[in-house]
Amino acid sequence: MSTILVIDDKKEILTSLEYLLTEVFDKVVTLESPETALQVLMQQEINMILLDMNFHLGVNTGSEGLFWLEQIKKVHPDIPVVLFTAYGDIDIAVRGLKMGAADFVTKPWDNDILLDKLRAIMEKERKMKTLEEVTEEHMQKAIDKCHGNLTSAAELLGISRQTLYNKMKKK
Amino acid sequence: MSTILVIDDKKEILTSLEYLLTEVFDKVVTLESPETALQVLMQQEINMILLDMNFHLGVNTGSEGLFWLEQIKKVHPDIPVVLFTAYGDIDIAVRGLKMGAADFVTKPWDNDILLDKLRAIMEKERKMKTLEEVTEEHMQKAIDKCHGNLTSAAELLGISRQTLYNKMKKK
DNA sequence: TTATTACTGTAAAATATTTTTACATTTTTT
DNA sequence: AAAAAATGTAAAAATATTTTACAGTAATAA
Repeated sequence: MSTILVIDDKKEILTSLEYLLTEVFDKVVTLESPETALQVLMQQEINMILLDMNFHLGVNTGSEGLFWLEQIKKVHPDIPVVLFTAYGDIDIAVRGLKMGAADFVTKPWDNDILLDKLRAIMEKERKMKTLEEVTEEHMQKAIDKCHGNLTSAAELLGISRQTLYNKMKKK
Repeated sequence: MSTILVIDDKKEILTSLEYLLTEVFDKVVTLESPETALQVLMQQEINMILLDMNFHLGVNTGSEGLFWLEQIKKVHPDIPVVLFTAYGDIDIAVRGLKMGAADFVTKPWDNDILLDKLRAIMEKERKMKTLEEVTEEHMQKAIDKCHGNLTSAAELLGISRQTLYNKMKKK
Protein backbone atom coordinates (compact mmCIF):
# COMPACT_ATOMS: atom_id res chain seq x y z
CA MET A 1 0.00 0.00 0.00
CA SER A 2 1.43 3.35 -1.02
CA THR A 3 -0.12 6.74 -0.39
CA ILE A 4 0.79 10.16 -1.70
CA LEU A 5 -0.26 13.44 -0.13
CA VAL A 6 -0.80 16.27 -2.60
CA ILE A 7 -0.90 19.83 -1.30
CA ASP A 8 -2.01 22.57 -3.70
CA ASP A 9 -4.41 25.47 -3.31
CA LYS A 10 -6.05 25.02 -6.71
CA LYS A 11 -8.92 22.57 -6.69
CA GLU A 12 -8.64 21.85 -10.42
CA ILE A 13 -5.06 20.78 -9.96
CA LEU A 14 -5.95 18.53 -7.05
CA THR A 15 -8.72 16.81 -8.94
CA SER A 16 -6.66 16.20 -12.04
CA LEU A 17 -3.75 14.89 -10.00
CA GLU A 18 -6.03 12.75 -7.90
CA TYR A 19 -6.80 10.76 -11.00
CA LEU A 20 -3.37 10.82 -12.61
CA LEU A 21 -1.45 9.69 -9.56
CA THR A 22 -3.43 6.48 -9.16
CA GLU A 23 -1.10 5.27 -11.90
CA VAL A 24 1.64 5.07 -9.31
CA PHE A 25 -0.06 5.14 -5.90
CA ASP A 26 -2.75 3.05 -4.29
CA LYS A 27 -4.19 6.08 -2.56
CA VAL A 28 -4.08 9.84 -3.22
CA VAL A 29 -4.81 12.23 -0.35
CA THR A 30 -5.31 15.90 -1.23
CA LEU A 31 -5.07 19.07 0.82
CA GLU A 32 -5.87 22.61 -0.25
CA SER A 33 -3.61 24.14 2.35
CA PRO A 34 -0.45 22.95 4.11
CA GLU A 35 -1.73 24.08 7.51
CA THR A 36 -3.17 20.71 8.39
CA ALA A 37 -0.49 18.63 6.67
CA LEU A 38 1.32 17.73 9.90
CA GLN A 39 -1.93 16.45 11.36
CA VAL A 40 -2.61 14.32 8.32
CA LEU A 41 0.90 12.88 8.59
CA MET A 42 0.19 11.86 12.16
CA GLN A 43 -3.13 10.25 11.34
CA GLN A 44 -2.16 8.12 8.38
CA GLU A 45 0.79 6.58 6.68
CA ILE A 46 2.02 8.82 3.88
CA ASN A 47 4.79 7.57 1.61
CA MET A 48 5.36 10.65 -0.48
CA ILE A 49 4.35 14.31 -0.56
CA LEU A 50 3.82 16.56 -3.56
CA LEU A 51 4.02 20.11 -2.23
CA ASP A 52 3.07 23.21 -4.17
CA MET A 53 5.34 26.15 -3.37
CA ASN A 54 3.06 29.03 -4.24
CA PHE A 55 0.13 29.65 -1.98
CA HIS A 56 -1.53 33.05 -1.54
CA LEU A 57 -1.84 34.38 -5.07
CA GLY A 58 0.37 37.41 -5.33
CA VAL A 59 2.83 36.25 -2.71
CA ASN A 60 4.99 34.20 -5.01
CA THR A 61 8.32 34.06 -3.27
CA GLY A 62 7.82 30.41 -2.47
CA SER A 63 9.09 31.03 1.03
CA GLU A 64 5.86 29.81 2.51
CA GLY A 65 6.39 26.54 0.69
CA LEU A 66 9.94 26.34 2.04
CA PHE A 67 8.60 26.96 5.51
CA TRP A 68 6.24 24.01 5.23
CA LEU A 69 8.92 21.84 3.70
CA GLU A 70 11.03 22.57 6.75
CA GLN A 71 8.19 21.73 9.12
CA ILE A 72 7.52 18.44 7.37
CA LYS A 73 11.19 17.44 7.21
CA LYS A 74 11.61 18.24 10.89
CA VAL A 75 9.05 15.62 11.87
CA HIS A 76 9.41 13.18 8.97
CA PRO A 77 12.91 13.45 7.52
CA ASP A 78 12.46 10.25 5.58
CA ILE A 79 9.26 10.96 3.68
CA PRO A 80 10.29 12.15 0.21
CA VAL A 81 8.86 15.57 -0.63
CA VAL A 82 8.59 16.62 -4.27
CA LEU A 83 8.29 20.35 -4.84
CA PHE A 84 5.80 21.75 -7.29
CA THR A 85 7.14 25.11 -8.44
CA ALA A 86 6.03 27.64 -10.99
CA TYR A 87 8.23 27.71 -14.06
CA GLY A 88 11.16 30.08 -13.55
CA ASP A 89 11.01 29.63 -9.82
CA ILE A 90 14.14 27.57 -9.93
CA ASP A 91 15.80 29.52 -7.18
CA ILE A 92 13.22 28.28 -4.72
CA ALA A 93 13.60 24.78 -6.06
CA VAL A 94 17.31 24.85 -5.38
CA ARG A 95 16.82 26.01 -1.84
CA GLY A 96 14.23 23.31 -1.45
CA LEU A 97 16.57 20.63 -2.74
CA LYS A 98 19.21 21.73 -0.27
CA MET A 99 16.64 21.50 2.49
CA GLY A 100 16.09 17.88 1.67
CA ALA A 101 13.42 17.81 -1.03
CA ALA A 102 13.59 14.67 -3.15
CA ASP A 103 13.04 16.42 -6.47
CA PHE A 104 10.99 19.17 -8.03
CA VAL A 105 8.61 19.54 -10.92
CA THR A 106 7.77 22.79 -12.67
CA LYS A 107 4.24 23.90 -13.49
CA PRO A 108 2.73 23.51 -15.96
CA TRP A 109 3.84 19.95 -15.71
CA ASP A 110 4.15 17.05 -18.09
CA ASN A 111 2.22 14.05 -16.85
CA ASP A 112 4.76 11.50 -17.97
CA ILE A 113 7.70 13.35 -16.49
CA LEU A 114 5.87 13.76 -13.21
CA LEU A 115 4.95 10.09 -13.03
CA ASP A 116 8.46 9.02 -13.97
CA LYS A 117 9.97 11.14 -11.25
CA LEU A 118 7.58 9.82 -8.63
CA ARG A 119 8.18 6.26 -9.73
CA ALA A 120 11.94 6.74 -9.56
CA ILE A 121 11.70 8.08 -6.03
CA MET A 122 9.45 5.24 -4.91
CA GLU A 123 11.87 2.72 -6.35
CA LYS A 124 14.79 4.32 -4.55
CA GLU A 125 12.76 4.44 -1.37
CA ARG A 126 11.81 0.79 -1.57
CA LYS A 127 15.36 -0.33 -1.29
CA MET A 128 16.94 -0.36 2.11
CA LYS A 129 20.56 -1.27 2.59
CA THR A 130 21.45 -3.94 5.07
CA LEU A 131 23.41 -2.98 8.15
CA GLU A 132 26.36 -4.83 6.74
CA GLU A 133 26.30 -2.81 3.52
CA VAL A 134 26.06 0.45 5.42
CA THR A 135 28.93 -0.37 7.77
CA GLU A 136 31.01 -1.63 4.88
CA GLU A 137 30.50 1.62 2.97
CA HIS A 138 31.22 3.76 5.97
CA MET A 139 34.40 1.91 6.73
CA GLN A 140 35.52 2.36 3.15
CA LYS A 141 34.82 6.06 3.40
CA ALA A 142 36.92 6.35 6.53
CA ILE A 143 39.76 4.45 4.91
CA ASP A 144 39.60 6.73 1.88
CA LYS A 145 39.66 9.78 4.10
CA CYS A 146 42.75 8.41 5.80
CA HIS A 147 44.36 7.54 2.46
CA GLY A 148 44.54 3.89 3.28
CA ASN A 149 45.92 4.24 6.79
CA LEU A 150 43.96 1.57 8.64
CA THR A 151 45.20 2.57 12.04
CA SER A 152 43.82 6.09 11.89
CA ALA A 153 40.70 5.01 9.99
CA ALA A 154 39.87 2.59 12.79
CA GLU A 155 40.34 5.34 15.33
CA LEU A 156 38.00 7.62 13.37
CA LEU A 157 35.39 4.89 13.22
CA GLY A 158 35.67 4.15 16.91
CA ILE A 159 36.64 0.51 16.45
CA SER A 160 39.87 -1.45 16.90
CA ARG A 161 42.43 -1.62 14.16
CA GLN A 162 42.19 -5.38 14.27
CA THR A 163 38.52 -5.41 13.38
CA LEU A 164 38.94 -3.05 10.49
CA TYR A 165 41.95 -4.97 9.27
CA ASN A 166 40.13 -8.30 9.34
CA LYS A 167 37.05 -6.95 7.58
CA MET A 168 39.15 -5.49 4.81
CA LYS A 169 41.01 -8.75 4.35
CA LYS A 170 37.78 -10.64 3.74
CA LYS A 171 36.67 -8.72 0.68
CA MET B 1 46.91 20.48 5.53
CA SER B 2 44.01 21.31 3.25
CA THR B 3 44.15 21.86 -0.48
CA ILE B 4 41.56 23.18 -2.90
CA LEU B 5 41.63 22.67 -6.65
CA VAL B 6 40.16 25.54 -8.66
CA ILE B 7 39.19 24.93 -12.28
CA ASP B 8 38.27 27.95 -14.39
CA ASP B 9 39.26 29.00 -17.88
CA LYS B 10 39.77 32.66 -17.01
CA LYS B 11 43.25 33.44 -15.72
CA GLU B 12 42.12 36.59 -13.90
CA ILE B 13 39.62 34.57 -11.92
CA LEU B 14 42.22 31.98 -11.03
CA THR B 15 44.69 34.55 -9.80
CA SER B 16 42.20 36.43 -7.68
CA LEU B 17 40.87 33.20 -6.17
CA GLU B 18 44.36 31.92 -5.59
CA TYR B 19 44.87 34.74 -3.14
CA LEU B 20 41.39 34.81 -1.63
CA LEU B 21 41.16 31.11 -0.89
CA THR B 22 44.29 31.07 1.25
CA GLU B 23 41.93 32.43 3.88
CA VAL B 24 40.48 28.96 4.18
CA PHE B 25 42.97 26.58 2.58
CA ASP B 26 46.65 25.91 3.13
CA LYS B 27 47.21 25.36 -0.56
CA VAL B 28 45.38 26.47 -3.71
CA VAL B 29 45.95 24.54 -6.94
CA THR B 30 44.61 26.07 -10.15
CA LEU B 31 43.75 24.60 -13.53
CA GLU B 32 42.65 26.42 -16.67
CA SER B 33 40.90 23.37 -18.06
CA PRO B 34 39.27 20.32 -16.50
CA GLU B 35 41.00 17.96 -18.94
CA THR B 36 43.88 17.24 -16.58
CA ALA B 37 41.87 17.39 -13.38
CA LEU B 38 41.71 13.62 -12.91
CA GLN B 39 45.49 13.42 -13.22
CA VAL B 40 45.96 16.13 -10.63
CA LEU B 41 43.64 14.23 -8.30
CA MET B 42 45.78 11.15 -8.66
CA GLN B 43 49.02 12.98 -8.01
CA GLN B 44 48.13 14.96 -4.92
CA GLU B 45 45.66 15.08 -2.10
CA ILE B 46 42.80 17.44 -2.91
CA ASN B 47 40.22 18.19 -0.24
CA MET B 48 37.83 20.32 -2.25
CA ILE B 49 37.17 21.33 -5.84
CA LEU B 50 35.76 24.58 -7.16
CA LEU B 51 34.58 23.83 -10.69
CA ASP B 52 33.51 26.41 -13.22
CA MET B 53 30.63 25.23 -15.39
CA ASN B 54 31.14 27.36 -18.47
CA PHE B 55 34.13 26.57 -20.61
CA HIS B 56 34.29 27.34 -24.32
CA LEU B 57 32.88 30.86 -24.61
CA GLY B 58 29.68 30.64 -26.59
CA VAL B 59 28.85 27.11 -25.50
CA ASN B 60 27.13 28.04 -22.29
CA THR B 61 24.90 25.11 -21.62
CA GLY B 62 27.07 24.06 -18.72
CA SER B 63 26.82 20.48 -19.87
CA GLU B 64 30.56 20.27 -20.22
CA GLY B 65 30.84 21.21 -16.58
CA LEU B 66 28.31 18.53 -15.66
CA PHE B 67 30.33 16.03 -17.65
CA TRP B 68 33.45 16.80 -15.65
CA LEU B 69 31.54 16.77 -12.41
CA GLU B 70 30.41 13.27 -13.29
CA GLN B 71 33.93 12.16 -14.13
CA ILE B 72 35.29 13.51 -10.87
CA LYS B 73 32.50 12.02 -8.76
CA LYS B 74 32.99 8.66 -10.42
CA VAL B 75 36.55 8.41 -9.15
CA HIS B 76 36.31 10.51 -6.00
CA PRO B 77 32.75 10.46 -4.72
CA ASP B 78 33.81 11.93 -1.41
CA ILE B 79 35.67 15.04 -2.51
CA PRO B 80 33.21 17.92 -2.24
CA VAL B 81 32.79 19.76 -5.53
CA VAL B 82 31.44 23.31 -5.50
CA LEU B 83 30.00 24.51 -8.79
CA PHE B 84 30.76 27.93 -10.13
CA THR B 85 27.89 28.93 -12.41
CA ALA B 86 27.00 32.06 -14.30
CA TYR B 87 24.12 33.95 -12.77
CA GLY B 88 20.82 32.69 -14.16
CA ASP B 89 22.30 29.32 -14.88
CA ILE B 90 20.42 27.85 -11.99
CA ASP B 91 19.07 24.98 -14.01
CA ILE B 92 22.57 23.62 -14.43
CA ALA B 93 23.23 24.16 -10.76
CA VAL B 94 20.22 22.06 -9.84
CA ARG B 95 21.29 19.23 -12.08
CA GLY B 96 24.76 19.52 -10.56
CA LEU B 97 23.41 19.34 -7.03
CA LYS B 98 21.46 16.23 -7.91
CA MET B 99 24.64 14.72 -9.31
CA GLY B 100 26.33 15.14 -5.98
CA ALA B 101 27.82 18.64 -5.98
CA ALA B 102 28.28 20.01 -2.48
CA ASP B 103 27.00 23.49 -3.26
CA PHE B 104 27.14 26.12 -5.92
CA VAL B 105 28.13 29.75 -6.18
CA THR B 106 26.96 32.15 -8.87
CA LYS B 107 29.26 34.48 -10.75
CA PRO B 108 29.93 37.26 -10.15
CA TRP B 109 30.53 36.04 -6.66
CA ASP B 110 30.66 37.64 -3.25
CA ASN B 111 33.95 36.86 -1.52
CA ASP B 112 32.44 36.45 1.92
CA ILE B 113 29.63 34.21 0.76
CA LEU B 114 32.08 32.05 -1.16
CA LEU B 115 34.43 31.72 1.81
CA ASP B 116 31.56 30.99 4.17
CA LYS B 117 30.25 28.23 1.95
CA LEU B 118 33.67 26.64 1.60
CA ARG B 119 34.26 26.86 5.32
CA ALA B 120 30.90 25.26 6.03
CA ILE B 121 31.67 22.37 3.71
CA MET B 122 35.11 21.85 5.23
CA GLU B 123 33.61 21.78 8.68
CA LYS B 124 31.03 19.22 7.65
CA GLU B 125 33.75 17.20 5.95
CA ARG B 126 35.99 17.23 8.99
CA LYS B 127 33.49 15.33 11.07
CA MET B 128 33.21 11.61 10.54
CA LYS B 129 30.61 9.60 12.32
CA THR B 130 31.66 6.53 14.25
CA LEU B 131 30.50 3.15 13.02
CA GLU B 132 28.23 2.93 16.01
CA GLU B 133 26.52 6.22 15.18
CA VAL B 134 26.02 5.17 11.57
CA THR B 135 24.57 1.79 12.44
CA GLU B 136 22.38 3.34 15.11
CA GLU B 137 20.96 5.84 12.61
CA HIS B 138 20.41 3.23 9.97
CA MET B 139 18.60 0.96 12.39
CA GLN B 140 16.39 3.83 13.42
CA LYS B 141 15.59 4.54 9.79
CA ALA B 142 14.61 0.94 9.20
CA ILE B 143 12.41 0.95 12.28
CA ASP B 144 10.73 4.15 11.11
CA LYS B 145 10.15 2.63 7.70
CA CYS B 146 8.52 -0.35 9.37
CA HIS B 147 6.46 1.90 11.65
CA GLY B 148 8.03 0.47 14.76
CA ASN B 149 7.73 -3.19 13.79
CA LEU B 150 11.05 -4.56 15.02
CA THR B 151 10.58 -7.95 13.46
CA SER B 152 10.32 -6.65 9.92
CA ALA B 153 12.89 -3.90 10.51
CA ALA B 154 15.40 -6.53 11.59
CA GLU B 155 14.66 -8.53 8.48
CA LEU B 156 15.20 -5.44 6.31
CA LEU B 157 18.50 -4.76 8.01
CA GLY B 158 19.68 -8.33 7.64
CA ILE B 159 20.13 -8.94 11.36
CA SER B 160 18.24 -10.96 13.93
CA ARG B 161 15.26 -9.53 15.73
CA GLN B 162 16.99 -10.19 19.02
CA THR B 163 19.93 -7.96 18.20
CA LEU B 164 17.75 -5.09 17.09
CA TYR B 165 15.53 -5.53 20.10
CA ASN B 166 18.43 -5.47 22.54
CA LYS B 167 20.03 -2.42 20.94
CA MET B 168 16.80 -0.50 21.12
CA LYS B 169 16.34 -1.41 24.78
CA LYS B 170 19.71 0.08 25.67
CA LYS B 171 18.99 3.60 24.52
C1' DT C 1 71.96 8.06 6.36
C1' DT C 2 70.68 6.60 10.52
C1' DA C 3 67.63 6.72 14.29
C1' DT C 4 63.10 7.05 15.47
C1' DT C 5 58.50 6.62 15.08
C1' DA C 6 54.40 4.79 13.10
C1' DC C 7 51.92 1.18 10.58
C1' DT C 8 51.30 -3.56 9.01
C1' DG C 9 50.65 -8.39 9.32
C1' DT C 10 49.97 -12.05 12.21
C1' DA C 11 48.33 -14.50 16.38
C1' DA C 12 45.86 -15.92 20.43
C1' DA C 13 43.31 -15.37 24.80
C1' DA C 14 39.72 -12.65 27.10
C1' DT C 15 35.34 -10.29 26.29
C1' DA C 16 31.36 -9.10 24.16
C1' DT C 17 27.92 -9.54 20.72
C1' DT C 18 24.97 -12.01 17.67
C1' DT C 19 22.42 -15.80 16.36
C1' DT C 20 19.48 -19.49 17.32
C1' DT C 21 15.97 -21.63 19.64
C1' DA C 22 12.16 -21.51 22.68
C1' DC C 23 7.89 -20.15 24.86
C1' DA C 24 4.30 -17.39 27.27
C1' DT C 25 2.02 -13.02 26.48
C1' DT C 26 0.27 -9.24 24.00
C1' DT C 27 -1.17 -7.04 19.84
C1' DT C 28 -2.94 -6.97 15.27
C1' DT C 29 -5.44 -8.85 11.51
C1' DT C 30 -8.99 -11.60 9.45
C1' DA D 1 -13.79 -14.73 18.28
C1' DA D 2 -10.16 -17.12 16.14
C1' DA D 3 -5.90 -17.01 13.83
C1' DA D 4 -1.66 -14.91 12.81
C1' DA D 5 2.01 -12.02 13.93
C1' DA D 6 4.90 -9.41 17.10
C1' DT D 7 6.74 -8.72 21.73
C1' DG D 8 9.27 -9.64 25.87
C1' DT D 9 12.19 -12.66 28.00
C1' DA D 10 15.90 -16.15 28.43
C1' DA D 11 19.89 -18.99 27.78
C1' DA D 12 23.24 -21.83 25.17
C1' DA D 13 25.99 -21.95 20.95
C1' DA D 14 28.35 -19.63 17.44
C1' DT D 15 30.75 -15.40 16.01
C1' DA D 16 32.95 -11.19 16.29
C1' DT D 17 35.58 -7.69 18.74
C1' DT D 18 38.92 -6.10 21.79
C1' DT D 19 43.17 -6.43 23.90
C1' DT D 20 47.79 -7.54 24.08
C1' DA D 21 51.95 -8.82 21.86
C1' DC D 22 55.69 -8.84 18.66
C1' DA D 23 58.49 -9.08 14.40
C1' DG D 24 58.82 -6.87 9.95
C1' DT D 25 58.16 -2.86 7.00
C1' DA D 26 57.38 1.84 5.70
C1' DA D 27 57.55 6.63 6.61
C1' DT D 28 59.60 10.61 8.98
C1' DA D 29 62.87 13.45 11.34
C1' DA D 30 67.53 14.45 12.94
